[in-house]
Amino acid sequence: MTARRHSRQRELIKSFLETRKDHPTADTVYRNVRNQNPRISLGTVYRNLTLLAEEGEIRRLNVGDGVDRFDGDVSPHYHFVCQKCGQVLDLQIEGMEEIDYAASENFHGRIAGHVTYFYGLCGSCADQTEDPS
Amino acid sequence: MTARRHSRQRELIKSFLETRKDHPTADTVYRNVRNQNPRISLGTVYRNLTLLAEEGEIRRLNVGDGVDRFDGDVSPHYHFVCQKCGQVLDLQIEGMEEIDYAASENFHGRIAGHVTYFYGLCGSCADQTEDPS
DNA sequence: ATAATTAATAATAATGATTCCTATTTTTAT
DNA sequence: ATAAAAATAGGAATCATTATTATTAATTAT
Repeated sequence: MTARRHSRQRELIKSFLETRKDHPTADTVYRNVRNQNPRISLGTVYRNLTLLAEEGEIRRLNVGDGVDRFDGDVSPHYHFVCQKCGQVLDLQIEGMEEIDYAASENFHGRIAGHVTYFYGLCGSCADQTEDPS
Repeated sequence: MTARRHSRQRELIKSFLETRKDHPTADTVYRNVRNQNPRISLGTVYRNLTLLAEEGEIRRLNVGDGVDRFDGDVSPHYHFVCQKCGQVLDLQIEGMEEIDYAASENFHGRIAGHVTYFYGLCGSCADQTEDPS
């Protein structure tokens, strides 16, 4: 029971996310997906994003700005948030598995994983801000 | 100009936070601080928590559950969120400075820092869940 | 000390993201 | 094709947080 059914809307949402590398918010997904289906509702977008994230088909990101973002790329990687322009970029980092072990050292309990995002200035914002000495 | 003035309410909020190690939400701060000052308003609590966090006197935490938490301890440390009981615990980890360098390796731009929290089962929840084999 | 400033507050309205509700529409199994 | 129930559309509701504004209180000048 509780079998999951196919839906046009969910497929549309998922394939839209796969075309984007910029981690859009639910509202951005909604506004874009309406080009293909003008009658889709915002609630449907939220429900399906949550469903897809729960099933591990997409990732939900929270970079602390009060809005959830979604990532169609579920391969292991990290994120960077530009403090100036606000864009969210992908980041590959080596050897991050170890930090769960490092955290376990002084901790009684079971550490299942971690959430990390980096912040600073992205390439173009850093160039603009460059100290002209 | 724009000199900051002293206020009873801000002092009350800050000293309350210093007594707590459990990273309370704004609403929890509000409900507790009302014992000392029943006329304090929720807006005042929010405004002062934001102000104190901006000045670095307290820390604002976001563990992805849609509510901001506040920490009176501004010394460098990390946080752990129990997936079962929801409590937020402090965590000391060695050698975490390196991860900003590791992240910079494959990144064009300036990395200023990172935000990390760990999740899993806290000590007592892990004990309860223990496999009784 | 007293009066003049103006930051801070209290109380409440407003906002914005997200979730909930329900009658209707789609999927899927028979 | 029909029935059962998952999913949707549209809109109302929720909840954390921010904004507004008249009033109060902390600081500064007199």
